[in-house]
Amino acid sequence: MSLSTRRKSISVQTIRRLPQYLRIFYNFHTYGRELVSSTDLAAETHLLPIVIKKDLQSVGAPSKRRAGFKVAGTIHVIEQFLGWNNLNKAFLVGVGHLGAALLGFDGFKNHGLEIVAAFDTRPEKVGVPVNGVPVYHTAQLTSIIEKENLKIAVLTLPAAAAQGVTDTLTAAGIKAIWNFAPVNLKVPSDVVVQKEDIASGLAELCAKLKSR
Amino acid sequence: MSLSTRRKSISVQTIRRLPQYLRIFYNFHTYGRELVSSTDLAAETHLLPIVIKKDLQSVGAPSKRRAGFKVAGTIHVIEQFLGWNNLNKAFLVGVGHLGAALLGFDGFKNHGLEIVAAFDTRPEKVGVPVNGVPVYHTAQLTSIIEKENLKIAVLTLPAAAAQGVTDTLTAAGIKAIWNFAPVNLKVPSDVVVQKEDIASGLAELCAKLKSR
DNA sequence: AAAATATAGATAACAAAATATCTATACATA
DNA sequence: TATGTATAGATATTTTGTTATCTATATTTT
Repeated sequence: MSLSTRRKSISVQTIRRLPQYLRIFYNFHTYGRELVSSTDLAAETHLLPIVIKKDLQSVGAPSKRRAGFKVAGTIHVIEQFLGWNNLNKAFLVGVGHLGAALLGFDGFKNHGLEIVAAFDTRPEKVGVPVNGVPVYHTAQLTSIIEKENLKIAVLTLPAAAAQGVTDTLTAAGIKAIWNFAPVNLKVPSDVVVQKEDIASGLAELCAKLKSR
Repeated sequence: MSLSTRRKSISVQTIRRLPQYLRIFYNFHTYGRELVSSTDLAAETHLLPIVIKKDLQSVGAPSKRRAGFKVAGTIHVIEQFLGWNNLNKAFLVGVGHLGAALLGFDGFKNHGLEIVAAFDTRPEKVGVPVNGVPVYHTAQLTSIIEKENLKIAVLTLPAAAAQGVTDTLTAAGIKAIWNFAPVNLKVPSDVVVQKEDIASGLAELCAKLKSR
């Protein structure tokens, strides 16, 4: 066993459930609850108590036997695990419908993300701030990334433009891309890409619906 | 073995990958390609050829040995499987940033979804069509659902309002809800709910980023 | 015509994730 | 004080999903 305690790696599914737990714990916290059991959480989530228990144990949530998980402490370990207790400066490329919607969402600040700039190629978009975020021309990407030392990119642009912009981004040293364009981006191996595909969710819904 | 051939059930993960395959097959189709191998598809997707092969086999995609999967036939079986070859009339509740973004997206017609109405409680939203879709007051939900015989709801409203609206929807006979509000809706067991949580993807990104 | 090759098809092995079961303990109740 | 109970903690089992391997067969190459 090495110095940094070797914990069993946490599953993707667990990670994806963490924000949900966090939301519920915030809620309980505002009501002054100090302990919440996996049974209570199950009632709020449609998840089985045992799934919740294992998830929380895997991130090292503090607990009390027979009583439940400690609210404040669990919030802390989840935020810590996700890195949501300090802000990362991010920017968005593509101020279309979805881009504007994401810019309009203030909740990212609770999720470790601070969108400080946006980019678009369309003249009518450039120079018009959205929800207080300045919109620059895409030609300025490299210079502003460097000036502001930005590390995370949110891509909400048309599929056809995505790879080109991505190449610019990686050349500028971007290390994380949250990609909403329906393309599989090719990036150097040290760049993290998280792809969102809204059609996947719809496919799931349709499949469930058909099997009824 | 029953009359309706009992096929092995298709995994959720496979279902979520189907739209991606579909997109690529459409592409090849427009270029006139008749056969695509799993190796070719792997180059486009970052998935392993064997994953693709199994996915396509599981939906019964037609193929030719040594050559690949038949483009037209595979498109057909995937569309068939997802029910995306005929349109379901849907509506959206909550014309905020995200709701407007979804209304602005015309691609749903290729995904079996036709959004024919939207609802909001805010007077300044009601009566102003978005991308050609009429916006009604939420009070009219039940009557319009019945009049238009709507079956699928898209919820893009604040968490606090979601359960109330859902109760109205289920009472009106809605059978499928695509939920973008960060709440776990309580619904009768015959109602299908597909929950989208944008924070899950962000959590995944942050976790990957931290482990670098 | 024969040999090499790329692929679907089938099956097997492996890994990840979900679920079940059992134990120990703090607390509540009688 | 003794007994019952709800829960975390630990471990085992089952299910689901991924990856590997082997076979058969069309196609291409020699």
